[in-house]
Amino acid sequence: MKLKEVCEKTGIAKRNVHYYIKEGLLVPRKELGNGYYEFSDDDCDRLLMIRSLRNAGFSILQIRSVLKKPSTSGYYINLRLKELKSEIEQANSTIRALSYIQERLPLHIRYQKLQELVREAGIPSSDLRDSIAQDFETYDNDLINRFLWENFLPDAPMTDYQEYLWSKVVRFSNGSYSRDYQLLSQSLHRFSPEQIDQVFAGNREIYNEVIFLSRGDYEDYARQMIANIRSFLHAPKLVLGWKSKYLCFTAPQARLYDSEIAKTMEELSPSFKAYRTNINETCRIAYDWVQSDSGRPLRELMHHELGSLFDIDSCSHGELQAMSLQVK
Amino acid sequence: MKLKEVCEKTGIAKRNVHYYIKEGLLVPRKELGNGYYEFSDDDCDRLLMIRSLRNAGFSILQIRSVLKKPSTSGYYINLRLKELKSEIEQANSTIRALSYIQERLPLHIRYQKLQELVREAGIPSSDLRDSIAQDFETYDNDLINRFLWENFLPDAPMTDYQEYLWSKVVRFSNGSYSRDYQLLSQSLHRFSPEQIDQVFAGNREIYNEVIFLSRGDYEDYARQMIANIRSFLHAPKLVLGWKSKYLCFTAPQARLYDSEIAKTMEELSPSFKAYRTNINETCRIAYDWVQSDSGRPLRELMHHELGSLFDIDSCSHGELQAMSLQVK
DNA sequence: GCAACGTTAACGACGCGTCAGGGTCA
DNA sequence: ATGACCCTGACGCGTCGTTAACGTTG
Repeated sequence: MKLKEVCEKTGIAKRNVHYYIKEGLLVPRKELGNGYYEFSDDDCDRLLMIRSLRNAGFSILQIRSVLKKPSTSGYYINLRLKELKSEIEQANSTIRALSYIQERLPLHIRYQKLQELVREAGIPSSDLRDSIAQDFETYDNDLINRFLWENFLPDAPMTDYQEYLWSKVVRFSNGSYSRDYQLLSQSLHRFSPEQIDQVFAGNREIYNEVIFLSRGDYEDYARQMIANIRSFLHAPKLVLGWKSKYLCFTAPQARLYDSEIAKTMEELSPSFKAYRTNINETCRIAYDWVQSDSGRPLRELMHHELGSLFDIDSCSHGELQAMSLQVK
Repeated sequence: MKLKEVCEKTGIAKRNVHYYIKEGLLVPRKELGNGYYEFSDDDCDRLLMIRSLRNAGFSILQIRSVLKKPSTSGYYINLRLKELKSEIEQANSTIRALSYIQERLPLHIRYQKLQELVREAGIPSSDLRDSIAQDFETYDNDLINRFLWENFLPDAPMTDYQEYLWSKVVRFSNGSYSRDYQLLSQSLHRFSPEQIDQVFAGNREIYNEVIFLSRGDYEDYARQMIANIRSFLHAPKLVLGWKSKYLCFTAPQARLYDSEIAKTMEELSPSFKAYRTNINETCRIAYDWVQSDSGRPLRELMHHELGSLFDIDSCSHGELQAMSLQVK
């Protein structure tokens, strides 16, 4: 298909199609002869998808994320729902205020009177961000559960027993661990689309890497981790970033990966069991080395750079790994 | 006051204050010595007013209109209320659609599935203008009444009898004349802020001009009108503009100024009585001349330029005036 | 050669945020 | 002379609408 036909079929303006192509949302085949684009049916579907998401109020940036990693879509949908709700609240109180003015407008409107009415009406100031950050709702936990465990869940439909275990995880997330879930949720909401992307992608990559380690690889992987941590500690910018995210992002995750929830997940998911075994073993090796005599310089560097925020003695397995991942 | 103090007092950012000044919304005194602005308490109030209106979602353009001619504020408030209501509807159906998707999102999200869900969800396309133009509500009539009669209403509080007459006008506008009111409302909604401004300002100016005519001026004024009409008919652009507005804007107004409503208004408002007497007399003179032998060339030119849209034989007084005003 | 299509590039709109450059006050 | 204030001007943001310049197809 040529552009014209696509526009007619989808009802999207030419300009938009060009824009979406330039923004990398759509990559149609290009005929070599004349530089014309050649659109497929899939391209059309994709365009309709893009248009729908735009109509729902997602930005190009967010749409790019969703198209590249559909797994982030849950996050953005959740976010957008919150925004919409707070927009409606805003609109409603603005309507109240404007109606107040309208009902009291005299036939002859003079500036003084109008100013007075506007003042009395109490038009709300439009600060969206705060009102969104404030209210934490339950379905955020679904989102965080997705974020934490998605990569480990079986592709096939779950058995009844697995369903039961999963419901246990969900109960945990609404119950005793809700504080960590809340912290994670707030952190995610502060990230930009690129950061979200990066985090989701990073997770997946790391998990796949770790899952397929075998016992013989542990030593090498641990050594690599140590090297990475050393580089990390010598990069002030990375250290700064780590510090700002540690308490509200890294630490909660580490706690959760060490919690009862993780035990339930091990039962539910063989791949998570593999992941946890491997990362525990590897981190133990790294940990032992850091605590040994030869690890002392690194240990001191750590203490010097990270201060009281991080306590090597009481840290859990995942935190060493998280630190080593900063250098990527 | 200096800028800093103003910002602290009002909570408005420096940049915005500068911007509002550049846009002409605020004109603070400027000290000659150093080019610094010197803000008064009135400036502060004005700034708060501007901020409130911005928070309510009015554009700079609209705010400029409101500040320059507070009488247009009713129009904009009405318009904004409609917009807000339709935005809320939009947001609600978007929420419905996104919730639909959210509830059905599998743990493992694949693009195919997501696309399917998005299609099923039926995200509404965001065409605001249409939905606003569609629904015509009663309080639009208040607005049109304001537009039509505002300049003639007494400044002082109305007597009971005047109130009664006014309620009669309002009843008329909701009853037998609602069609013309509807046409006017739709026309106004299609105008840009500048056009609105111009129309409101034009009305006021003309009215003041006509009200103070005395019998001796009629001849001159009629001659002037004829001359204007001639220029108008020789300016194709103006003729085109007139044609596009005649049926839905000029004609309804003319009908209303010749209707029972006008009779009620004459009783209510001495200034309207003066206006109508003067304009009727003047137009009659002009009309007689056009229908006379010496008016024949103009009559034919009129017929040639305006075609069947305009019938000089059955036209009412105001239409000649309206035509002559086009050249301003 | 003509009209209808295609592509890229550029500017404009909106309401500011942000930064740079240069002047002024205490 | 310092630092805190002031002004103006320019660029950037995001999502296109619009126009222009120039190439291709039928």
